[in-house]
Amino acid sequence: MRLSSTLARGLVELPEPPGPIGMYVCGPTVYARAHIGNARPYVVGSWYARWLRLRGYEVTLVHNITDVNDKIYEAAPGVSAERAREATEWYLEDVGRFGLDEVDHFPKATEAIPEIVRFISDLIERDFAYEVEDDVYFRVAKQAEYGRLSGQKPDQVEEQEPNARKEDPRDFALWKANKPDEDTWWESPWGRGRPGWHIECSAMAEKLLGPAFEIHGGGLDLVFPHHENELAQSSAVGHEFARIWMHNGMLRFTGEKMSKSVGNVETMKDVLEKWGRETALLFFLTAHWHSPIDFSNERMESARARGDGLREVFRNPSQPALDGAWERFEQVLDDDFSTPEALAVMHEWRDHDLLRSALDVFGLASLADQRRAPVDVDELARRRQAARSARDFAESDRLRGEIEAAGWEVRDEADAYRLVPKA
RNA sequence: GGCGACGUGGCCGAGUGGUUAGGCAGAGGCCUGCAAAGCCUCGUACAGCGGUUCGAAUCCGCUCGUCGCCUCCA
Repeated sequence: MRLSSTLARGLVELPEPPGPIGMYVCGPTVYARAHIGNARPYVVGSWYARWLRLRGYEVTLVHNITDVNDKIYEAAPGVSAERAREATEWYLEDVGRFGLDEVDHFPKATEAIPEIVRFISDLIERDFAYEVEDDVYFRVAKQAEYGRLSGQKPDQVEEQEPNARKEDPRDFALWKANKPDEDTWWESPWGRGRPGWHIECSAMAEKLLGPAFEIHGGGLDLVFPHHENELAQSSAVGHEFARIWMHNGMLRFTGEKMSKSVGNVETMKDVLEKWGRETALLFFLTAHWHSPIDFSNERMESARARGDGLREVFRNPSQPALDGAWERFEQVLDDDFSTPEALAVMHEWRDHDLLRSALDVFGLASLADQRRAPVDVDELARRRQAARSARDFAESDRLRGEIEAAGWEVRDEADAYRLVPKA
């Protein structure tokens, strides 16, 4: 099994099963309804965890929720905690609709404050952090390896907002003192405040996966500074941290990255309601996890057509697959988890059991389900069949129209008919 | 300016030196009362320019384009 890693800038071999494999996939900051782009790390991470489990690995999948952050204070002044709680519910509800259910822990930053405080204290003791006026900052200059994940050299990193309290403009906040307009805070050795953005991941990953784990996932836009800073913090306390960094490509819409700040957003909820979970999953399946993917009506239609095609296989008789069919499927997924290729392989199969098993890896086993037409539709079809036998084709076609209006399609067979739901 | 990802036919998307990948969409045909499904046929693409080679989408060099990050961002 191998996977391409941002850190290695190429493919990295996974250990032999059973592992264990710790996976930490960065989730969203919760302040509004998440958009469909936010779903990609969740979906890709869930699929990969599922695949690893199927291949005999012991996997622990962690997907964190950032529920304290500047964004939340801005979005819901005075009621940030309520908003965070509400948006967390939304997020869990939305991703739950994919029906993947592989995540073991959804840790929240606000529930890891003791671990975060301890982590920061450790950094201060080791001289990797310093306190200034109730803020605590990470000392980037002390971290010789800073930049090894993103390739950014410390001296090339543009200066952040001028902040006279920092020793070095590149230093980043581990703990921020409470400000008057911020309605949530925790007590700490440095006074009332709340954690900076990056430290929660270092602390929660350690808590749930230990000082070293296999895979850290998230969007490609998190490489710098978020993941670089996580790595800097964790290696400062002697942790190996993540061995493989699995950064998924961005989802683009109207030519650029889908993001709330740009406003080119389709919420996960809307997409799932409009297209359904199967089409949404197939949409992600058609692109390699590492590549950018464009969201468009055309692509969604194409994904839907693909789903129909796969569903059709189960309406026709099962035919035995060629020898080595499953091995080929395993091979393309074992090699950098190439879902587009896996999809291509699956399209060649006519063996129901095999295809259902493969689809199940991606939460798509439901494509194999056969729905039965309701009795009233079946009655229409029966009447149509009678009309056909009497060669009353005008009546026959009229009834077909009625059946279609009810969402079903009639297919004539030798001496029978079959009803198939219209997509 | 620095760092990074991506660039294959209408749309996706395999392919890591030489035989049509595959899918979706589209066109024609067989089948059908008409359809649907199924089957058959049709596409000669690889950002560009050089180079290496008998031969390159595939190796080397240069260039171009799109997107991302360097500020919150999956």
